[in-house]
Amino acid sequence: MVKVREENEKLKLLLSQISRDYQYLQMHLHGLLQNEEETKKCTDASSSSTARDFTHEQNIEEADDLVSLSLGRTSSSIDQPRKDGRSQLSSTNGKDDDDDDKMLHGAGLALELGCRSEPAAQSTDNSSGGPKEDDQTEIWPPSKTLKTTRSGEDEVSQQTHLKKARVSVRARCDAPTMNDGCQWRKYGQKIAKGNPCPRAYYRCTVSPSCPVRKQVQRNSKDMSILITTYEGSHNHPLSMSATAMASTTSAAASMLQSHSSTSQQGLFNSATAPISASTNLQGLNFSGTSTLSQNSRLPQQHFYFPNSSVSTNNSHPTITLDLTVPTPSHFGRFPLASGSSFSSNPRYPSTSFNFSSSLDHNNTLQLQSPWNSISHTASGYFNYGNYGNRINQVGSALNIGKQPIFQEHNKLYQSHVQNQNASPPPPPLHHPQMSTNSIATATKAITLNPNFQSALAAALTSFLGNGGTSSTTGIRENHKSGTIVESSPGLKLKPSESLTSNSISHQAKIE
DNA sequence: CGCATTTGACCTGCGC
DNA sequence: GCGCAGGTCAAATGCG
Repeated sequence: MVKVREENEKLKLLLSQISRDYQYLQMHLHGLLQNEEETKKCTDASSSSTARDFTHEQNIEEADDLVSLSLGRTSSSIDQPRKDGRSQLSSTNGKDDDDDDKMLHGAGLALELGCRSEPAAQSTDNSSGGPKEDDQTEIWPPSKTLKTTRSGEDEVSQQTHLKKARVSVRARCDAPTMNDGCQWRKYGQKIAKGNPCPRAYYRCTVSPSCPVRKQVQRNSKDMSILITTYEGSHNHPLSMSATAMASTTSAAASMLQSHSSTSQQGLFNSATAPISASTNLQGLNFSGTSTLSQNSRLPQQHFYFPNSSVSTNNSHPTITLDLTVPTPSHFGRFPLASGSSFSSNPRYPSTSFNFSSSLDHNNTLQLQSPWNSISHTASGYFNYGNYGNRINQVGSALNIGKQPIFQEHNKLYQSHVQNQNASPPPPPLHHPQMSTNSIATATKAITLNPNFQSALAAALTSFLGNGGTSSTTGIRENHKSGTIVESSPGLKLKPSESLTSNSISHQAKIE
């Protein structure tokens, strides 16, 4: 208990440090924006009204870009301003400069995971809002129409755009549908062109107003492959497994949204070349998608999805996550059938689609979904697991540790921890040339990288979210110093407090 | 009887 | 404007 308490304190220190870093960055951003506004005001005073409008237009564009980073469900901090009946995105009046500034300032706080467990986030008992208000707070589209339209038309427009962002998952599954932890009701079936297998349409039935849909279809060439396409974000609390799915798909969808917005502006440097339909980008690197970082002059953010591809056909930007392709171990992949089965719906005794937390061979935390790993070492990317930031879930409520594969992982982890305590972490096999110094430097860079902090926050939120349903979950982390920090159930964290993220799958890129 | 699924009809967007 | 394909609706049907 003493040891656990000490580790708990260390983790608390880490979190406080992260919070301080975040606050510092936020204040820095705020300061920059204030300076910018003062400059603008001076400029406005001496310039024509046309120039003033143009400047403000730019300002609003920045605000839109920030909002577009929102992951799925947003917090009340975003809903709140909308309760007065006006769209904060649509304001074009000069007097709303303050609002824009507030929004810019608060955008970081509003960037959260796809699901909240707080009752305030529910649409069913939302006295001030309603399904419509919830719906419009999903993935915010980057559409420029938001800047000039208001209220009702806004909602329709946003909904239309929301439906266009999709996340497709390919996985081998014998059952009619994968069990992703959510409850679905089939509402239609259609024979799609070019595929003899019918496409089934499902909608989420956890909440009557939930806009999430999914399509399930078998691969025409390989019937064992099930293609599940998710669309939208849940507006209700979800189970642990469903939260993981919602978070990851929302993250991917958000990246698609932000990608499209930035590429429109020519800021998505690696994607200024058009993304061809169904181009398989092994190790897809979403770079420069965060305009938050762009606006605040922070380093670009990179999102990594192994075995993923982006398709823009049918006006539906879709990110496809191929889980049928075996992945190198350093990607942190594990067999789909090896994880916990979240059979929340007895009607779907299907093959379990593992969105649980897990350990790969590097004992690296799998952020809930197989593709959502923060572990990657290829092409200059950094493996958090190998270089010191080791997040390990032990004894969670999911009974993960009961499985042989995890027991084996834990054994490996324990032995590895012992080795680490005795000596500095050895360089990974696939990076034999990396020296201890470079490891330390890279580790420092990672831990100082807000992306890592976001990923950590997302990981913690994923485990600690859902109103304490994961109270038995422990998170072990090997921080930059190489010491093991392990949280205990005694660590009290509210998902709504400071644990915010603009992506749960941020990938820091070490230049 | 209630709920989920099935399935044909209908709607909508897009390309020609 | 027309046809096609994707997507949705809702009455019919099935099941526990």
